[in-house]
Amino acid sequence: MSFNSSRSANSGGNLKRSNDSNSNNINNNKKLKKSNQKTLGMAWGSNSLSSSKSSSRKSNFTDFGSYMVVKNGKLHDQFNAEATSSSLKDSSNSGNKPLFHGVSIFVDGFTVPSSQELRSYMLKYGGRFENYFSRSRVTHIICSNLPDSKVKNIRSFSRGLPVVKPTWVLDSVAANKLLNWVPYQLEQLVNDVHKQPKLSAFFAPKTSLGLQDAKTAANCKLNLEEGCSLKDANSQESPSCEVGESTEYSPELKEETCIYGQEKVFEVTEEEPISAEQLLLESLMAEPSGSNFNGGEAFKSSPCKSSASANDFIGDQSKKSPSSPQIATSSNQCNSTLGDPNFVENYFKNSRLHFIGTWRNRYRKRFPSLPSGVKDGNSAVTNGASVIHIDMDCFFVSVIIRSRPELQDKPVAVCHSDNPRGTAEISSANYPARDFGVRAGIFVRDAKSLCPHLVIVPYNFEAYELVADQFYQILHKHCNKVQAVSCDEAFLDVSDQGLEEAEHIASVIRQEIYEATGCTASAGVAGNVLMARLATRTAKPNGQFLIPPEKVEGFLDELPIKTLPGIGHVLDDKLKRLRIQTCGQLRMITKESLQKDFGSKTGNMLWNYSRGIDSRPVGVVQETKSVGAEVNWGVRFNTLQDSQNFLVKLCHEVSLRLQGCGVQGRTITLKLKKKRKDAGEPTKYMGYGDCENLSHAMTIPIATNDVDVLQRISKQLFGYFHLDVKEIRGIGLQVSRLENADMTSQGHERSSLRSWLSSASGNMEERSHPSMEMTGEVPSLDGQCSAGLTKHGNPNSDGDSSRLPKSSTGPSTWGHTNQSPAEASLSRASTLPQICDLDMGVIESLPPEIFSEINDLYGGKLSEFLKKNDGKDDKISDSVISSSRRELEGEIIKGKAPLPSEEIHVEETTSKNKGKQCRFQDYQSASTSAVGSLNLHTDPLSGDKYELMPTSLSQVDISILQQLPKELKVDILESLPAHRRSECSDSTLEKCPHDELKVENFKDQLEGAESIFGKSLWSGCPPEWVDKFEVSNNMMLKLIAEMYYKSGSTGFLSSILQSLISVLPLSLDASNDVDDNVISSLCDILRQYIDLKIKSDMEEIYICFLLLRRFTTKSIFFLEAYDRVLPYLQASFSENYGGNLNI
DNA sequence: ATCCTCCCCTAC
DNA sequence: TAAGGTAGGGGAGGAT
Ligand SMILES: Nc1ccn([C@H]2C[C@H](O)[C@@H](COP(=O)(O)OP(=O)(O)OP(=O)(O)O)O2)c(=O)n1
Ligand SMILES: [Mg+2]
Ligand SMILES: [Mg+2]
Repeated sequence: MSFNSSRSANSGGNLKRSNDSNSNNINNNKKLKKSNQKTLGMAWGSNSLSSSKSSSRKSNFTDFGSYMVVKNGKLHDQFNAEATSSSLKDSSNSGNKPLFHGVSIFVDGFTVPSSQELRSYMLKYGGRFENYFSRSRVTHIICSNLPDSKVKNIRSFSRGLPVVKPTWVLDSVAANKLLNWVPYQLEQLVNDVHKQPKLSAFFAPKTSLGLQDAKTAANCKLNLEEGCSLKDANSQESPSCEVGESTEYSPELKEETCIYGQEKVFEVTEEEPISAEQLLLESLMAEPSGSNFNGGEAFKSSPCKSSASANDFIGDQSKKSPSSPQIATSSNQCNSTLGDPNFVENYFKNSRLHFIGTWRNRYRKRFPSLPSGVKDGNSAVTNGASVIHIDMDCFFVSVIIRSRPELQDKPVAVCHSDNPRGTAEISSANYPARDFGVRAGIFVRDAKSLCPHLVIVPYNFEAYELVADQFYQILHKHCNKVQAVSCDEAFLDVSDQGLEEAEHIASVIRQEIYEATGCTASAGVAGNVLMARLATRTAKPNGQFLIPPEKVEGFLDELPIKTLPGIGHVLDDKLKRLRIQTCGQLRMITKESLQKDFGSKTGNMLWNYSRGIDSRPVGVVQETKSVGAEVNWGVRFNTLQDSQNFLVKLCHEVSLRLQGCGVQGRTITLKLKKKRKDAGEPTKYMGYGDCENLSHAMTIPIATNDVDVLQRISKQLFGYFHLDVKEIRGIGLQVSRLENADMTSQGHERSSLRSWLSSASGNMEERSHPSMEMTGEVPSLDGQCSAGLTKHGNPNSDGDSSRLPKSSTGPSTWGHTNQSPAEASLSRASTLPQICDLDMGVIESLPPEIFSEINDLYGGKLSEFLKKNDGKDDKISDSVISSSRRELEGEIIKGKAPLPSEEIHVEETTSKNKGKQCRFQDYQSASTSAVGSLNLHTDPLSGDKYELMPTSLSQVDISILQQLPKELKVDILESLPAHRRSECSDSTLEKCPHDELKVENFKDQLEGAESIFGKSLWSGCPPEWVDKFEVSNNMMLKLIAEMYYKSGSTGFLSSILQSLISVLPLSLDASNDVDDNVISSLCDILRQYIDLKIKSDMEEIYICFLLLRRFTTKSIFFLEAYDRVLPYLQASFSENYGGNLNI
């Protein structure tokens, strides 16, 4: 089984698909009016992946989205069955694998042939067809020529995935073999890729290696032996290599000719029919190895075309660097965040630490975790385990100078600068240079002074990437338990082999690495990870070393403790102060003493390591725990706006990385480097110098990867540091408490269909005592009105539940939902979706038994409906949008939602027929039923007139409209009759003074009766309640009103409560006279605030309630109000997000 | 005890 | 000029 198919397996039971033409018009909002519901769905779906428009990313959190999730999830098994049977039957190509095995296409926009046809081809020949783009599932994006306006969108979400023309599929079918897709790439995008550096260049999945490489590599057969000089190797270079290794350092050649030249020179294939590149390619693309790479020709004219991925890194760099000097000059801060609008991109592009720091994520994608399915790490501890540690020698230098044999014996270092007075850092030094004391991390000026003849060579990140790939290709070939440490270093568990055999393996591997890459590696062999690593140190350079168990003690006796992994300069210094320099001396200290001095774990580690004991198993690939991005170089701000702009860029970067990892997180941490008072200009150019490191974290109730949420939170966090932006020398943003995005982002909606279809067992997760640090006041930096909130609901069934909180149950399946009718009657959120809301394409493609099940739920109306609409697909798009407008119009104008009797009827039918309802989740109070019944779901289902509603809009209430991209909103509203437009635009587009979207508060229709003040206590500026509180007789209310102004009149309740913190202790006495009316008043504003914010700013509510909870311990007044309103919040949360909210 | 945040330390 | 990132482990100290 190829890597690719393993990867497919990873995505488990949630492969997305459905049946037909719904893949039109990705993200093309302008087409909304003409598009059918599925098209709209695509627009929304793709919005979430688009990084180009910040305003367009809310919209995927709707009923519609969850509907799609369910749709896909439920259909997945059926698709598998269908695809398997038909592909087995029809696959006639020679191999045993179906033609499109491992290929998973996503069709974007209009294509010839239609996406429907493409789908059937894929299905027929063993491929997959994804209706919704997912980076983890889609291998190829199919797309015809696009208008320029769309190219940008495509690029932003394809991010390195091949974007190819539909003819690739056709031709492959015609040829009865999977053709190389490269010649079918979309030209617009290929060119575009090189013009537009990517922010996350390092994260781009490396789905494409230059085919040219593979091809020419195969032609360039050389045999390099360890003694054979590189010069010889070069001289043997096959003429068929268009560009040789020697061009590597010639900038004018390197730029446009062949940046992969070096890879070919060292390719040794011997009798191996497949080169490393080919293997890699196959692993990535599931190209049959028999495929003849007929795309090679396409490259000759345009060698750089293939680099639609990690290759961009260098491609961009080589193109950009010549032009960089012109930018410089004027200010001495021209290289800071002040001088360059694209600072972040450019910085990361050139940062070695960014490269090695992000390498792991790229590796994960290229070598999906196939091994270590068996994680028996215990063998490593007890009986004769064998561990190999292998590490490339002076990696960065080695890769560069392999093509420059004249430098082999000279001292060489990799560095951005050759300036003998410069503060650029040495990245890697070769062994001759190390003899002079040159080390990684020292300034180039120091290196030069240590070694005046030091040769400085530049980075070639792309080459590092390729060599690392070759390196790991070889490792995986020899061992299935490979633990990647870094791009040049790994552990192999060969415990089944014995140490001597391990030595042999190590030497074979090293030889192969040298032959394949022209770079040497060293290896250590021992009984555990620790000793193997230490052995490598001894082995270097270009050697290997065995430490058998009986030699461990002797080896460690004199070993400086600094050598032990985990002991850096700080621990080393501390131990030195205890007169401990060697492992032998360390062994004299008792474990208890070490633990007392250094902590329990660290002490234990020291004690064990000094004895050569290490029980860590090899090859455990643990899930990502955090994702972040930071910049601590060139960070200089003059104004608050400078800093906020930069923060926004970081948020984008982090959001992209989260998406790249397929995760979302709940804890957002902002880190700042603040220049110390007494610190002068840093020694290092544009460095941070002597800084205080500060951080603030906030945990939100719902995991997110949404850039707008990140922005809002990070801006809040930013305000917690009360500092002058001029003092900032570094910023970092990190997201932790990660959850799998497949669950969180897709199970976010409160779709009735979702909860109805799935067993709703998922979202019962306990959210354990989230907390946040509240220091200072919430600043009013946050002037934006982003409605962004990643909603959260039931984790839908998904093969990978590894991130599921323990308390949530497994995936649900059809026929296993259970809910009592009583529960169901409480919940409008569990209503059956109306027939018009269903995607008929999907319904039609359902397996018969499932179809009939649904049909039963609808009392047989589904089949009737299908009959009626048979062959009317063409008309759908127009009617859909108009009816959706009508519906929106209705909701907006009426502002209330009388429950259509038909819907109730359906619900009753449902209960009777099947007893199958969504599980009603955690409604905890009587108010729930009122809240629950407020789901604005109006369209009457009158007689046989089934309107074809766009799924996304029919179930949408007004807040969803708010979440639409503004263009879309305008689009919809414009299409309304003029008089209505003005009416509803009031509640949807107009902003209130606080720059928050004003929400029409429909719920008050039912809640208002108990309100003293009536509705919209929060309307106006100041909000109405402020005045009322001010003139009230109650001290507490007056105080709160006062806090409104003290907090800056921002209108954020959290700000008000924060201000209240500082004075509350003083007011405790005043709150002794607990007046029920007073509490009611507070409850009113709280409830209305919940209504106002629940959809747009759950975090804000969450923060407020955290604060309120604090007050409850100090004030009966707040305790009472909190207890009264909390159930309301929980019900409201439940309704909106389908889960529990624990404060 | 166990969790949290806010650090620091380490490795590449 | 120069590109001091990234992620995990862990400890101190506080809240529950
Ligand atoms: N402070 C550092 C450490 C490492 N690296 C980069 C350059 C190295 O080449 C690569 C691999 O790190 P190693 O620790 O393996 O160092 P080398 O491979 O350069 O040398 P060695 O032969 O000791 O492994 O990571 C870097 O840029 N800066
Ligand atoms: Mg190395
Ligand atoms: Mg290394």
